[in-house]
Amino acid sequence: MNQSSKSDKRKEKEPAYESYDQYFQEKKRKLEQQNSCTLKSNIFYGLVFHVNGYTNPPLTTIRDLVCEHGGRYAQYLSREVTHIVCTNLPMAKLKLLKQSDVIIKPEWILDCIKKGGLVDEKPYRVYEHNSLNNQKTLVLPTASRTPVAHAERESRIDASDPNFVAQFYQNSRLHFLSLWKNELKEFTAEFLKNKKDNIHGAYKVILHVDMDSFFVSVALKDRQNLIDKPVAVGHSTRDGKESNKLDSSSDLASCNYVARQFGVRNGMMLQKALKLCPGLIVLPYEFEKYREISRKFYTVLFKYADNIQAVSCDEAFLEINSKLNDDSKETVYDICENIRKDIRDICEVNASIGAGPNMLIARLATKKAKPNGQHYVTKEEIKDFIKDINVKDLPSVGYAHGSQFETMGIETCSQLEQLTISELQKIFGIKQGELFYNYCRGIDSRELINTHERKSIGAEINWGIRLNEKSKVESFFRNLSKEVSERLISSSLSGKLLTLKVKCRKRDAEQPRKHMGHGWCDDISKSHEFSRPVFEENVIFTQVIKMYNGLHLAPEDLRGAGIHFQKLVDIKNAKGKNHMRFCLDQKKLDFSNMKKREINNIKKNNKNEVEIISSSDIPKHSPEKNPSKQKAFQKLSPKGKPPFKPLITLTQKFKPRKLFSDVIELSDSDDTINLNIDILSSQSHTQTQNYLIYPDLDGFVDESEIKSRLKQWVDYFKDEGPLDIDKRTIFTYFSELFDSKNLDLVRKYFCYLKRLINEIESEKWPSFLTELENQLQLMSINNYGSKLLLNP
DNA sequence: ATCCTCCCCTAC
DNA sequence: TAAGGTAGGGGAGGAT
Repeated sequence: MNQSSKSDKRKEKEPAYESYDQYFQEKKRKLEQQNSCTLKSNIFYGLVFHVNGYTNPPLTTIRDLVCEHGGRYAQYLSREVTHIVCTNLPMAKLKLLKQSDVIIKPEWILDCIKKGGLVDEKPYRVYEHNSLNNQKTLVLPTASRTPVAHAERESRIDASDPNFVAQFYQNSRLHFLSLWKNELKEFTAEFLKNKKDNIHGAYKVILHVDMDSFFVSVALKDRQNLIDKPVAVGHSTRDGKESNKLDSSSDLASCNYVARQFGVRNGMMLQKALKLCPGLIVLPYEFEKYREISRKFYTVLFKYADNIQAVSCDEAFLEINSKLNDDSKETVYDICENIRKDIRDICEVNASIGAGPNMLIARLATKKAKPNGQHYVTKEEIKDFIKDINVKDLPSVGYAHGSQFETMGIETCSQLEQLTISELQKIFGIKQGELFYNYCRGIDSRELINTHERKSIGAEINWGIRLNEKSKVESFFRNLSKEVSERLISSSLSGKLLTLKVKCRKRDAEQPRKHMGHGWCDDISKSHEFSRPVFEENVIFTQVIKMYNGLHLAPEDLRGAGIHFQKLVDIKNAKGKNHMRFCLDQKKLDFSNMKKREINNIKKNNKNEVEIISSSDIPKHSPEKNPSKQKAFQKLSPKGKPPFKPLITLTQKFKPRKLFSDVIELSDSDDTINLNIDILSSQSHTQTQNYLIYPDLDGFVDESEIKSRLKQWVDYFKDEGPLDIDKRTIFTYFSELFDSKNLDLVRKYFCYLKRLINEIESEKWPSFLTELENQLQLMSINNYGSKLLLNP
């Protein structure tokens, strides 16, 4: 797939497109054909209605009315439905609706027709959305009939909503592309590991296999009637029948070769594509299918590959040396034919193959092979082949380097060849310069990379961010921190180096061309190295907020953010300089294959539970109370000091702690806990739940807030003493403070806690205080070689 | 010299 | 409406 912002820049002539009148006539004709109804007006254009239950007038009348006035009727409650018509909707069904669904009474349709245009929906609504808690509340019959401005009508979730992150990723093609790439790298690594093997052969030919306009091809599998029409895939569709959204800023992920003849390109905005090609049909994404076919594609490739490098869901490099008796065109084309036939049979999608003595040539040959073809460039042909290649088609020449070449007046590889290596290095840097020097001569020494070791992991969202208050920005960062934490856990990783990326609206940036896009921004990034590998949501969030606040940006200027980790460590081996051990003998939580929607469903059903087993070797008492264990530790510890007892366990992090009663219930089962999916979903950490009685301190910076939470906690448990789980939370909190060298606060909060505990005069609390003090002193000795002055 | 931080660039 | 992600390579310039 080609994300060509390049092509956006090119000037293309604009064919005259249909006027609205022409379009209206055409649509009228089509509609009359389809529904055998006369089009009387177009007031419901773009709206899709679904009728639920008994209505007055009945369903058939509503259907006809809607169609006669330019709308569409959907028999099922599908994705494209914009309006649900009913007089009464049962709660069960209500829960299945998406936030944006409008539920109205049939009278609205009648009144619209009577008035000859859309009238305000609000008085006709059956339910009112409440974006805060995602619940719908019944509109009382006495609801006021004050008209509301059209724009105000839709209250959407914003980026501070706990569902925003999941919803965004669910719809992001780029996210899926990245996700699958990773999966497929793992998939190929696995395949090669199990392969007993004869990679070697006398002849070396590399194949570059690429499925033709993948997303569209998948869409057309079941729509053969559209195969010779211009077709693209993107959001903003009406099931392919009416893609006439002339002002849509949605991106087309993929377009077929018919559409390309009109000048339509991958990555182009729909509005521009429609100008070039008014008849363009836009079909919706089908992410599940892509993933499935991608898997099949790779299984076919495995059949032929001696070696394989995954490039993306529709593209890979192959080495087929052992299948070659010579490197003649006949031999290579034979194999290519077979591979392409297999792909066609199994995936029902056409593939093209480029072949050559190295990766560069194979890749460039694919361009010649497409669509649905193959092209092999032999060693002998390289020189001739490369000379007319456009430099912009070379790998690692994108927008920036391309423009650079353009200003230099360089178009083809033979022109590029005139430059010396040092000239190139002066312009592009040492490595890039050398690379281009070689590429324009057809030289490429890269070998297939098929090992898969991650060097970084992260999450980033640069769309839909319009937040006008500090608290909303913080919620967004909490949700993003949670996402990153989940990703770390699901790949069993923790990381030491955190990087925060922020997009900030430029001072005089215009309204972005893309709806809810980031527009023209300054990119800022800050990194922080933790003293130990980290994976916990709260720790990430706290640090992120600290760094973000240091930037002093106005909330309304935030346009996007990313949180990334480098210096990754297996979560089981996560070991800090304090010898804090994270005994996480956990089952791998793998959500990478589970779509967010599935998670939400599980959450709703409340039936499925994922089990996490925390290690049984976590010492439950401080080392002093357990001499035998202490000895064992002394043997292992280089300095002869006992390591700290583990402060962080999954038990602590993931216990459902929504309500106080939950805490009591669960505090007994310490070794094996049931992790309700709910905990991983967004609701669990709402900051405003003041009914929580547990010391949730992470993420709060305000001193009085921390103190009041501590007081609340101590007060609540003053008779029965602190729960183990809460003790650990406090230990963690203090060690985080300590790690961030906030010794003043450590001292302050410790003293405050001490005072609280002295005040309540309970027998159960002082031992906790001693434990905490011991912890802190041990950490201090380990870090600074001396004790901490805790008592003023 | 070599490392680190903050960028930018590229690919799909 | 719309969903502009993400991992990795690399460079400039300052700190060590």
